[in-house]
Amino acid sequence: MQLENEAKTMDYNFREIEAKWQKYWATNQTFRALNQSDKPKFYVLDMFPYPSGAGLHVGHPLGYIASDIYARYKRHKGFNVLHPMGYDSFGLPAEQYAIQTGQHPAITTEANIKRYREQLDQLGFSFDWSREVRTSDPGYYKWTQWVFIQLFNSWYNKVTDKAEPISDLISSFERSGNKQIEAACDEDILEFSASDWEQFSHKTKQEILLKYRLTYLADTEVNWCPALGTVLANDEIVNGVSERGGHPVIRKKMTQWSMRITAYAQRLLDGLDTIDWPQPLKDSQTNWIGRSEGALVEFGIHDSEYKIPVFTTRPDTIFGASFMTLAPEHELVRKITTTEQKETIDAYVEATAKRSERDRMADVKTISGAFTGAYAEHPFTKEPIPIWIGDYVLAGYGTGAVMAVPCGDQRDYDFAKHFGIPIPNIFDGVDISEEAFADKANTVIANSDFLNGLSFKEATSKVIGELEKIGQGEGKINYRLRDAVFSRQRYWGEPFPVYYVEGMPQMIADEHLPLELPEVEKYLPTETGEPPLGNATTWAWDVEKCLVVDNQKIDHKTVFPLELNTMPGWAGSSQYFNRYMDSTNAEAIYSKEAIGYWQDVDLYIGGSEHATGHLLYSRFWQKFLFDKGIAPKEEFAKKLINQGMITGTSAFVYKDMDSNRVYSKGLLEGRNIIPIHADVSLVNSSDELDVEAFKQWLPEYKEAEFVLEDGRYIVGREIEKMSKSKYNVVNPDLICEEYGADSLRLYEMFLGPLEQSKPWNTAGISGVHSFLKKLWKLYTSVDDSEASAENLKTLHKTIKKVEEDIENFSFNTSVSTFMICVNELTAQKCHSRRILEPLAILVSPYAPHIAEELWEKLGHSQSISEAVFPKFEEKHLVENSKEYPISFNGKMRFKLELPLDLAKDEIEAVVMAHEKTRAQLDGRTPKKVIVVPGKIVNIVG
RNA sequence: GCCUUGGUGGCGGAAUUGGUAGACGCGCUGGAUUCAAAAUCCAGUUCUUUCGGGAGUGUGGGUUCGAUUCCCACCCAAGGUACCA
Repeated sequence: MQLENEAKTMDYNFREIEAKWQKYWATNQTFRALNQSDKPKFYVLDMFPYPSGAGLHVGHPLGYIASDIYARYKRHKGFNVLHPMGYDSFGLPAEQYAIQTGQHPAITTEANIKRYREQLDQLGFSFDWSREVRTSDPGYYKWTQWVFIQLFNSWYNKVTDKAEPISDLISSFERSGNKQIEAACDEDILEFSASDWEQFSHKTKQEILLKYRLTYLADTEVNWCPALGTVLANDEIVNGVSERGGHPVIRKKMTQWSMRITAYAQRLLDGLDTIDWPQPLKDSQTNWIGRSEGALVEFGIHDSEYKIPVFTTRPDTIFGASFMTLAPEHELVRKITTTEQKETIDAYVEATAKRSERDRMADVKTISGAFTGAYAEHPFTKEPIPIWIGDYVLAGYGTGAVMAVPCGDQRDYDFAKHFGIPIPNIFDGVDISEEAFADKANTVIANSDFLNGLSFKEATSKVIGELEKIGQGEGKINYRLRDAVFSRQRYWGEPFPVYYVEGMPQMIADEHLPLELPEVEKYLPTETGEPPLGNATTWAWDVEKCLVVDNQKIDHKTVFPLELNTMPGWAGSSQYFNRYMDSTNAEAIYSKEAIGYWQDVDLYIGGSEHATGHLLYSRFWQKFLFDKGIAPKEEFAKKLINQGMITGTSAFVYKDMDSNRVYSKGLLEGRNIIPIHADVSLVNSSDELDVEAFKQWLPEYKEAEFVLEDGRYIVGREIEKMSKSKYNVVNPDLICEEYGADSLRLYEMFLGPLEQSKPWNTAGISGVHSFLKKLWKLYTSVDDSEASAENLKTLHKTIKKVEEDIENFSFNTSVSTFMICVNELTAQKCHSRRILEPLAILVSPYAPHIAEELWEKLGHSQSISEAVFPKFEEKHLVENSKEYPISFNGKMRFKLELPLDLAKDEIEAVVMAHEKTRAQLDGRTPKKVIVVPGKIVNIVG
């Protein structure tokens, strides 16, 4: 290998070239972006990675390559481009590694980051590394804590529809109590006057304010994972078990920090119309927020002062309500159940509490419930309505109670049928003997007193009016979205800047941030079940010294305990895109000038799996920061692209169950075999297994007999998600070593459309690699000769296509275009600098190393990165003749070269006179001849 | 179930507003070069055929002079979601 390279110095030596330019870019800080420029700004952002111990596989860089192409293209187009990168470096794997080995997560994280950086550098990305952020860096999480404090000190005013300072709310309370306040807040707030407020104790005031703050402490029913000793968010649970680790999860009440994201539900919905994000992603956010319009109806209970509020989307069907169902967890269940029914109800409640979410989910067919013995009173007919409980009603949605209208809702219908509850029909001319009638559009109400004859819409507004009159209801919009639990019982996360006085949370003043993570002996929860920070011995706040001090000094006078929870994974990623604008600023989250200049992200590329997590929380924080005047834009990213997943091609060997033989793929018939994953690196591109290497890799097969076909062992292939456990992971390092980063970049783009998921198959990489070699060869002798018309045509059609492709994120077709271009120029024996210079610039976003080298060879001393993108000129593509496809009944039968200035009837005359036309027609007379000049001729008949 | 995306050669995929289906690449076949190999280059490669053609973009209909593209119904695959009142 070494000898060959030396012998052929003129060859494309990618190893040397790529190392050279990576060094050049680093030394010259080629991609450093300044926060001011005469050029227009453009911000290209990638989702920053969690630096895992496994390093990058070929699936990771897909989005990074695409964004890098776009960033480099925009530099050629004269933009001041911000293209930063960093690490989402808090997270569970490092913590679990710490639990196992005792090694501090910071050390593991540092080592992983180092490896990631090497791999990223190797791929030639044009990141501005001077702006790197790490969420676990105190200099960074200082500002995560700071945003948290801002949220704590804010409430949501529904009148102005924005977040406002909590101090304004306090002034209102002092002036006139809370009667006129319309806030996004807890539901259980009692009314109080100004004088009430004045008389409340300090602690009571604090308790009331917590119900208004945008981040607040509350007892929440949470998903507790005993194995991890932590609470999980809904989106961290997959199939009822923890996403990481697969441990069981149970429901439990805990005091937790929550984020009042529900205050922003409507704005998060409305904002979707203003951003250019993929429709499926918008749809999933819309569904997640889950807006539904309806009414809140209050039902009285017979012989009781309790009332049951119910949310319904069909208030028009209120006269069809024949029973009511409460969630088994509903707080009124205990209070209203009659003595006769107590045993039944208790048994049912206990049974559902035992059932995991997973059971309840898997078992949708079984209808279950129990009668409480109590009756509600219909608001209009005053008739008694039996109150049932059933696990099809969820405690967490609406009010945890439904007004059951069996004729109009299939679940209510099934429940009524099962328990023999009457099903009154309130629809005109509809048969409900088989199933419920839920078609709103065709609803005509009957048997409903003042609603008779009305449509869904008319009846709804009428009944809401009547409910308001009698004070038993109102129109209401309900959201499925819940407030986000923000506490985690973990070590490796941001500490809350919070200490407790009389059990009430107090914020540490901004100037003492960051509150740094304390050292702990063990990273597990404490023996008393407290979070890992409970193991810290120096974790108390001295309000006089403004310092973290020894726990033994806690006296609840000047030294107080600190919060033991840490923030969740999404805390650090919810504002990182803004921090890049001014990432080293120690005085502010970012300067007004920096964010005033960069404004927002112009292009964000990342995976669709973050649709309802990171991307929703980030939009929420951004809207909050916008309300506070800290961010100038209400949406942080104008355009977003989801890159598809790269799947791996797994390889299988087939073990015979009945013997110690392993059969090649073609020999399986009639045998009882089990497929075993083989590491894909042991298989060549012809699916042939290196048997000796396999035996070494899996020693248990050392003695096995491998039965070959035609002297080879052929593996089976299957497309699966790329994953370490399936041994189908392809490491980019090996490909860089063998073919170079430029080849890898081109190949990842060449695989197919960016947004679709596609299989990885290393076999095809030789194609793009030989393209680069051909490109290289084209520059071996460059001269100053005039470019021929043919040369210019090739170049300009390439410019046009590549420019269109990049603008449309269709990177795969650009690679084909380059191949065609180089093939044509090679055939044309083109040596002209006038062609080859612009071509180098065109290629440079895709294959930057070779482009820099060729640029230098062409005699330039500056980097190609800011060379002006070639201008497309239509004149080089003008043709004066066209090879017309001549089709018969829509099928192309032959082609005919004709001048483009020929008129319609002239074309027809020439075509009809042609001998092939006569042969095709075979004596028939055509019914019709369609001529589209410049396009096609179609003869019908 | 619902929402979303997709279905085109042996494979990845291309086809701008309806106008030459299969660009480009892989693989395969044959050839050149070579002592041989690698590398490189040339030719061919949707299926079928009586070599004139004929059929063909998941299936079945429809609109049109003309449909991979538009409309209707259905099938399959991937991803998301989950009893949301």
